[in-house]
Amino acid sequence: MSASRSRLADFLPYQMSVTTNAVSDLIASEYRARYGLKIPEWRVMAVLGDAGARTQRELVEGTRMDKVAVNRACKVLEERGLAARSPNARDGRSHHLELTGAGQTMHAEIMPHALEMERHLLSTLDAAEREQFAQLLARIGARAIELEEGKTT
Amino acid sequence: MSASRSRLADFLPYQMSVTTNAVSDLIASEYRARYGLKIPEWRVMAVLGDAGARTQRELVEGTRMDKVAVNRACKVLEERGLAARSPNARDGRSHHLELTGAGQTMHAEIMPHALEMERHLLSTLDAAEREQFAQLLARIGARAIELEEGKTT
DNA sequence: GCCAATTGGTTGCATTAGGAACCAGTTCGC
DNA sequence: GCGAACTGGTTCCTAATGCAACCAATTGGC
Repeated sequence: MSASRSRLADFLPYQMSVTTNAVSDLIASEYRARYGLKIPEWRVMAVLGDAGARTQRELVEGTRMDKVAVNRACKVLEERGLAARSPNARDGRSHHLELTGAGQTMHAEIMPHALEMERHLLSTLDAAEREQFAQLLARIGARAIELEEGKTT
Repeated sequence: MSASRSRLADFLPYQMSVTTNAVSDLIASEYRARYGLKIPEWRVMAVLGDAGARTQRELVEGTRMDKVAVNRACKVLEERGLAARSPNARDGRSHHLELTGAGQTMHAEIMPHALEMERHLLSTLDAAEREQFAQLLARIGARAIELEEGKTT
Protein backbone atom coordinates (compact mmCIF):
# COMPACT_ATOMS: atom_id res chain seq x y z
CA MET A 1 0.00 0.00 0.00
CA SER A 2 1.12 3.51 -0.86
CA ALA A 3 3.01 4.79 2.19
CA SER A 4 1.47 7.47 4.32
CA ARG A 5 0.98 10.00 1.55
CA SER A 6 2.64 12.46 3.85
CA ARG A 7 6.10 12.01 2.54
CA LEU A 8 7.85 15.28 1.97
CA ALA A 9 8.82 14.24 -1.53
CA ASP A 10 5.17 14.00 -2.48
CA PHE A 11 4.34 17.57 -1.65
CA LEU A 12 3.97 19.62 -4.72
CA PRO A 13 5.20 22.89 -3.23
CA TYR A 14 8.33 21.06 -2.14
CA GLN A 15 8.79 19.56 -5.57
CA MET A 16 8.32 22.90 -7.21
CA SER A 17 10.87 24.48 -4.94
CA VAL A 18 13.50 21.82 -5.51
CA THR A 19 12.99 21.72 -9.25
CA THR A 20 12.91 25.46 -9.70
CA ASN A 21 16.08 25.82 -7.67
CA ALA A 22 17.85 23.31 -9.86
CA VAL A 23 16.73 25.13 -12.98
CA SER A 24 17.65 28.54 -11.62
CA ASP A 25 21.08 27.43 -10.50
CA LEU A 26 21.79 25.93 -13.87
CA ILE A 27 20.82 29.07 -15.71
CA ALA A 28 22.40 31.46 -13.26
CA SER A 29 25.75 29.74 -13.54
CA GLU A 30 25.55 29.98 -17.30
CA TYR A 31 24.79 33.71 -17.30
CA ARG A 32 27.46 34.38 -14.77
CA ALA A 33 30.13 32.37 -16.54
CA ARG A 34 29.52 33.80 -19.99
CA TYR A 35 28.38 37.34 -19.38
CA GLY A 36 29.06 38.11 -15.74
CA LEU A 37 25.39 38.83 -15.22
CA LYS A 38 23.27 37.81 -12.30
CA ILE A 39 19.65 36.87 -12.82
CA PRO A 40 18.19 40.22 -11.74
CA GLU A 41 20.50 42.01 -14.15
CA TRP A 42 19.61 39.68 -16.92
CA ARG A 43 15.92 40.18 -16.33
CA VAL A 44 16.22 43.92 -16.52
CA MET A 45 18.22 43.64 -19.69
CA ALA A 46 15.67 41.32 -21.21
CA VAL A 47 12.88 43.80 -20.60
CA LEU A 48 14.87 46.79 -21.82
CA GLY A 49 15.93 44.92 -24.90
CA ASP A 50 12.42 43.88 -25.71
CA ALA A 51 10.49 46.98 -24.76
CA GLY A 52 12.95 49.86 -25.05
CA ALA A 53 13.41 52.68 -22.56
CA ARG A 54 11.67 52.17 -19.25
CA THR A 55 11.64 53.74 -15.81
CA GLN A 56 12.52 51.67 -12.76
CA ARG A 57 8.89 51.75 -11.77
CA GLU A 58 7.97 50.08 -15.03
CA LEU A 59 10.77 47.58 -14.67
CA VAL A 60 9.40 46.53 -11.32
CA GLU A 61 6.14 45.62 -13.01
CA GLY A 62 7.85 43.96 -15.93
CA THR A 63 10.20 41.80 -13.94
CA ARG A 64 8.09 41.18 -10.83
CA MET A 65 11.12 41.94 -8.77
CA ASP A 66 11.46 44.09 -5.71
CA LYS A 67 12.15 47.74 -6.42
CA VAL A 68 15.40 47.50 -4.52
CA ALA A 69 16.52 44.58 -6.65
CA VAL A 70 15.63 46.51 -9.78
CA ASN A 71 17.51 49.54 -8.58
CA ARG A 72 20.65 47.54 -7.87
CA ALA A 73 20.47 45.71 -11.16
CA CYS A 74 20.11 49.01 -13.00
CA LYS A 75 23.08 50.46 -11.18
CA VAL A 76 25.25 47.53 -12.21
CA LEU A 77 24.16 47.70 -15.83
CA GLU A 78 24.88 51.41 -15.84
CA GLU A 79 28.30 51.01 -14.27
CA ARG A 80 29.21 48.43 -16.85
CA GLY A 81 28.11 50.71 -19.64
CA LEU A 82 25.36 48.39 -20.76
CA ALA A 83 22.53 50.79 -19.99
CA ALA A 84 22.22 54.55 -19.61
CA ARG A 85 19.79 56.89 -17.94
CA SER A 86 18.27 59.87 -19.61
CA PRO A 87 16.15 62.40 -17.76
CA ASN A 88 12.44 61.95 -17.72
CA ALA A 89 10.85 65.17 -18.96
CA ARG A 90 7.53 64.34 -17.38
CA ASP A 91 8.80 63.47 -13.91
CA GLY A 92 11.94 64.84 -12.33
CA ARG A 93 12.17 61.98 -9.90
CA SER A 94 12.75 59.23 -12.39
CA HIS A 95 14.86 58.52 -15.43
CA HIS A 96 14.39 56.49 -18.54
CA LEU A 97 16.70 53.54 -18.74
CA GLU A 98 17.85 52.29 -22.07
CA LEU A 99 20.37 49.83 -23.39
CA THR A 100 23.54 51.36 -24.83
CA GLY A 101 25.10 50.05 -28.01
CA ALA A 102 27.16 47.62 -25.97
CA GLY A 103 24.04 46.63 -24.09
CA GLN A 104 22.16 45.93 -27.26
CA THR A 105 25.03 43.89 -28.58
CA MET A 106 25.07 41.77 -25.47
CA HIS A 107 21.33 41.45 -25.50
CA ALA A 108 21.42 40.23 -29.08
CA GLU A 109 23.91 37.62 -28.04
CA ILE A 110 22.20 36.51 -24.88
CA MET A 111 18.66 36.03 -26.05
CA PRO A 112 19.31 33.26 -28.53
CA HIS A 113 21.50 31.61 -25.95
CA ALA A 114 18.74 31.81 -23.37
CA LEU A 115 16.26 30.30 -25.77
CA GLU A 116 18.73 27.57 -26.46
CA MET A 117 19.03 26.73 -22.79
CA GLU A 118 15.29 26.66 -22.46
CA ARG A 119 15.10 24.34 -25.41
CA HIS A 120 17.63 21.97 -23.87
CA LEU A 121 15.77 21.98 -20.62
CA LEU A 122 12.52 21.10 -22.30
CA SER A 123 13.95 18.71 -24.81
CA THR A 124 12.38 15.74 -23.09
CA LEU A 125 8.90 17.19 -23.55
CA ASP A 126 6.99 17.33 -26.78
CA ALA A 127 5.28 20.51 -27.93
CA ALA A 128 1.92 19.64 -26.45
CA GLU A 129 3.45 18.79 -23.11
CA ARG A 130 5.33 22.06 -22.97
CA GLU A 131 2.19 23.97 -23.66
CA GLN A 132 0.32 21.99 -21.06
CA PHE A 133 2.99 22.52 -18.47
CA ALA A 134 3.12 26.27 -18.99
CA GLN A 135 -0.64 26.42 -18.75
CA LEU A 136 -0.93 24.44 -15.56
CA LEU A 137 1.90 26.42 -14.04
CA ALA A 138 0.10 29.65 -14.85
CA ARG A 139 -3.10 28.40 -13.30
CA ILE A 140 -1.36 27.38 -10.11
CA GLY A 141 0.33 30.76 -9.98
CA ALA A 142 -2.96 32.56 -10.39
CA ARG A 143 -4.47 30.50 -7.65
CA ALA A 144 -1.58 31.21 -5.29
CA ILE A 145 -2.01 34.94 -5.79
CA GLU A 146 -5.72 34.61 -5.24
CA LEU A 147 -5.16 32.80 -1.95
CA GLU A 148 -2.46 35.23 -0.98
CA GLU A 149 -4.63 38.27 -1.38
CA GLY A 150 -8.17 37.55 -0.54
CA LYS A 151 -7.66 34.43 1.48
CA THR A 152 -10.77 33.75 -0.59
CA THR A 153 -10.83 30.06 -0.06
CA MET B 1 1.96 39.11 -35.00
CA SER B 2 3.22 37.43 -31.88
CA ALA B 3 5.83 39.82 -30.56
CA SER B 4 9.46 38.80 -30.59
CA ARG B 5 9.07 35.58 -28.59
CA SER B 6 11.85 36.92 -26.46
CA ARG B 7 9.63 38.49 -23.87
CA LEU B 8 10.77 37.76 -20.38
CA ALA B 9 7.30 36.64 -19.39
CA ASP B 10 7.46 33.84 -21.92
CA PHE B 11 10.54 32.21 -20.48
CA LEU B 12 9.67 29.12 -18.62
CA PRO B 13 12.47 29.36 -16.06
CA TYR B 14 11.25 32.84 -15.23
CA GLN B 15 7.68 31.66 -14.93
CA MET B 16 8.71 28.81 -12.72
CA SER B 17 10.64 31.13 -10.48
CA VAL B 18 7.82 33.63 -10.10
CA THR B 19 5.18 30.99 -9.53
CA THR B 20 7.22 28.95 -7.10
CA ASN B 21 8.02 32.07 -5.12
CA ALA B 22 4.37 32.92 -4.82
CA VAL B 23 3.57 29.42 -3.65
CA SER B 24 6.46 29.29 -1.19
CA ASP B 25 5.62 32.66 0.31
CA LEU B 26 2.04 31.64 0.79
CA ILE B 27 2.97 28.45 2.56
CA ALA B 28 5.82 29.91 4.55
CA SER B 29 3.59 32.60 5.99
CA GLU B 30 1.10 29.99 7.03
CA TYR B 31 3.65 27.83 8.82
CA ARG B 32 5.17 30.80 10.50
CA ALA B 33 1.88 32.25 11.65
CA ARG B 34 0.46 29.04 13.03
CA TYR B 35 3.44 27.11 14.27
CA GLY B 36 6.36 29.50 14.29
CA LEU B 37 8.24 27.21 11.93
CA LYS B 38 10.32 28.20 8.95
CA ILE B 39 10.35 26.05 5.86
CA PRO B 40 13.66 24.29 6.63
CA GLU B 41 12.39 23.39 10.08
CA TRP B 42 9.14 22.14 8.72
CA ARG B 43 10.92 19.98 6.18
CA VAL B 44 13.04 18.34 8.80
CA MET B 45 10.00 17.71 10.93
CA ALA B 46 8.15 16.21 8.00
CA VAL B 47 10.92 13.72 7.37
CA LEU B 48 11.36 12.81 11.03
CA GLY B 49 7.62 12.39 11.44
CA ASP B 50 7.37 10.17 8.45
CA ALA B 51 10.54 8.14 8.73
CA GLY B 52 11.46 8.17 12.41
CA ALA B 53 14.92 8.75 13.85
CA ARG B 54 17.49 10.02 11.40
CA THR B 55 20.99 11.46 11.43
CA GLN B 56 21.68 14.86 9.95
CA ARG B 57 23.43 13.20 7.10
CA GLU B 58 20.28 11.33 6.24
CA LEU B 59 18.20 14.45 6.63
CA VAL B 60 20.36 16.20 4.07
CA GLU B 61 19.45 13.51 1.59
CA GLY B 62 15.82 13.49 2.54
CA THR B 63 15.25 17.21 2.36
CA ARG B 64 17.70 18.13 -0.38
CA MET B 65 18.86 20.98 1.77
CA ASP B 66 22.36 22.14 2.56
CA LYS B 67 23.96 20.47 5.56
CA VAL B 68 24.31 23.82 7.26
CA ALA B 69 20.61 24.49 6.81
CA VAL B 70 19.77 21.08 8.20
CA ASN B 71 22.02 21.63 11.18
CA ARG B 72 20.39 24.95 12.00
CA ALA B 73 16.90 23.58 11.61
CA CYS B 74 17.73 20.68 13.92
CA LYS B 75 19.12 23.03 16.50
CA VAL B 76 15.93 25.07 16.52
CA LEU B 77 13.72 22.01 16.80
CA GLU B 78 15.81 20.76 19.66
CA GLU B 79 15.77 24.08 21.50
CA ARG B 80 12.02 24.20 21.19
CA GLY B 81 11.74 20.70 22.58
CA LEU B 82 10.22 19.32 19.40
CA ALA B 83 13.06 16.94 18.65
CA ALA B 84 15.79 15.27 20.68
CA ARG B 85 19.14 13.70 19.93
CA SER B 86 20.20 10.34 21.17
CA PRO B 87 23.72 9.03 20.72
CA ASN B 88 24.49 6.95 17.69
CA ALA B 89 26.03 3.71 18.88
CA ARG B 90 27.56 3.03 15.51
CA ASP B 91 29.22 6.38 15.00
CA GLY B 92 30.34 8.70 17.75
CA ARG B 93 30.30 11.70 15.47
CA SER B 94 26.60 11.78 14.78
CA HIS B 95 23.36 11.48 16.69
CA HIS B 96 19.94 10.16 15.90
CA LEU B 97 17.32 12.86 15.79
CA GLU B 98 13.78 12.00 16.70
CA LEU B 99 10.58 13.89 17.37
CA THR B 100 9.62 14.24 21.02
CA GLY B 101 6.05 13.80 22.17
CA ALA B 102 5.45 17.49 21.61
CA GLY B 103 7.05 17.20 18.21
CA GLN B 104 4.82 14.31 17.25
CA THR B 105 1.78 16.21 18.40
CA MET B 106 2.71 19.19 16.28
CA HIS B 107 3.51 16.96 13.35
CA ALA B 108 0.13 15.31 13.62
CA GLU B 109 -1.46 18.73 13.51
CA ILE B 110 0.62 20.16 10.71
CA MET B 111 0.46 17.41 8.16
CA PRO B 112 -3.28 17.50 7.54
CA HIS B 113 -3.05 21.24 7.41
CA ALA B 114 -0.30 21.07 4.83
CA LEU B 115 -2.29 18.67 2.73
CA GLU B 116 -5.22 21.02 3.00
CA MET B 117 -3.17 23.92 1.69
CA GLU B 118 -1.92 21.83 -1.17
CA ARG B 119 -5.49 20.88 -1.96
CA HIS B 120 -6.56 24.51 -2.04
CA LEU B 121 -3.68 25.41 -4.25
CA LEU B 122 -4.57 22.71 -6.73
CA SER B 123 -8.30 23.11 -6.51
CA THR B 124 -8.50 24.54 -10.00
CA LEU B 125 -6.95 21.41 -11.47
CA ASP B 126 -8.65 18.11 -11.89
CA ALA B 127 -6.99 14.88 -10.84
CA ALA B 128 -5.54 14.10 -14.23
CA GLU B 129 -4.09 17.56 -14.55
CA ARG B 130 -2.44 17.35 -11.15
CA GLU B 131 -0.87 14.07 -12.03
CA GLN B 132 0.28 15.43 -15.35
CA PHE B 133 1.77 18.52 -13.78
CA ALA B 134 3.70 16.57 -11.17
CA GLN B 135 5.03 14.29 -13.87
CA LEU B 136 6.17 17.01 -16.20
CA LEU B 137 7.75 18.86 -13.30
CA ALA B 138 9.69 15.76 -12.34
CA ARG B 139 10.91 15.28 -15.87
CA ILE B 140 12.11 18.86 -16.11
CA GLY B 141 13.86 18.47 -12.77
CA ALA B 142 15.60 15.31 -13.89
CA ARG B 143 16.71 17.04 -17.05
CA ALA B 144 18.08 20.01 -15.14
CA ILE B 145 20.17 17.74 -12.96
CA GLU B 146 21.40 15.90 -16.01
CA LEU B 147 22.50 19.14 -17.63
CA GLU B 148 24.00 20.35 -14.40
CA GLU B 149 26.22 17.34 -13.96
CA GLY B 150 27.29 15.97 -17.23
CA LYS B 151 26.72 19.01 -19.34
CA THR B 152 25.64 16.08 -21.50
CA THR B 153 23.76 18.09 -24.00
C1' DG C 1 -0.38 79.13 -4.67
C1' DC C 2 0.40 76.26 -0.52
C1' DC C 3 0.25 72.39 2.56
C1' DA C 4 -0.70 67.45 2.87
C1' DA C 5 -0.52 63.15 0.93
C1' DT C 6 1.57 60.29 -2.53
C1' DT C 7 5.07 58.22 -5.39
C1' DG C 8 9.84 57.12 -7.65
C1' DG C 9 14.06 56.18 -6.20
C1' DT C 10 17.80 55.36 -2.83
C1' DT C 11 20.17 53.95 1.30
C1' DG C 12 20.79 51.21 5.40
C1' DC C 13 19.67 47.36 8.19
C1' DA C 14 18.24 42.81 9.47
C1' DT C 15 17.58 38.14 7.95
C1' DT C 16 18.78 34.27 5.14
C1' DA C 17 21.60 31.18 2.31
C1' DG C 18 25.80 29.06 0.97
C1' DG C 19 30.88 28.17 1.10
C1' DA C 20 35.13 27.36 3.10
C1' DA C 21 37.61 26.15 7.03
C1' DC C 22 37.67 23.35 11.06
C1' DC C 23 37.20 19.64 14.74
C1' DA C 24 36.31 15.05 16.22
C1' DG C 25 35.68 10.48 15.25
C1' DT C 26 36.02 6.69 11.88
C1' DT C 27 37.97 3.81 8.20
C1' DC C 28 41.51 2.12 5.23
C1' DG C 29 46.28 0.75 3.92
C1' DC C 30 50.14 -1.17 5.45
C1' DG D 1 47.80 -0.87 15.73
C1' DC D 2 49.37 3.56 13.50
C1' DG D 3 49.22 7.24 10.29
C1' DA D 4 46.66 9.10 6.31
C1' DA D 5 42.52 10.03 4.17
C1' DC D 6 37.75 10.68 4.86
C1' DT D 7 33.25 11.90 6.82
C1' DG D 8 29.56 13.96 10.02
C1' DG D 9 28.82 17.92 12.23
C1' DT D 10 29.74 22.73 13.55
C1' DT D 11 31.32 27.44 13.24
C1' DC D 12 32.63 31.52 10.81
C1' DC D 13 32.45 34.61 7.09
C1' DT D 14 30.62 36.57 2.85
C1' DA D 15 27.09 37.17 -0.57
C1' DA D 16 22.15 37.71 -1.64
C1' DT D 17 17.25 39.12 -0.43
C1' DG D 18 13.62 41.92 1.55
C1' DC D 19 11.96 45.61 4.59
C1' DA D 20 11.51 49.85 6.51
C1' DA D 21 12.95 54.47 6.76
C1' DC D 22 14.15 58.28 4.02
C1' DC D 23 14.68 62.13 0.36
C1' DA D 24 13.04 64.55 -3.53
C1' DA D 25 9.60 65.59 -6.72
C1' DT D 26 4.75 65.52 -7.95
C1' DT D 27 -0.22 65.70 -7.32
C1' DG D 28 -4.51 66.96 -5.14
C1' DG D 29 -7.47 69.72 -1.85
C1' DC D 30 -8.72 74.07 -0.57
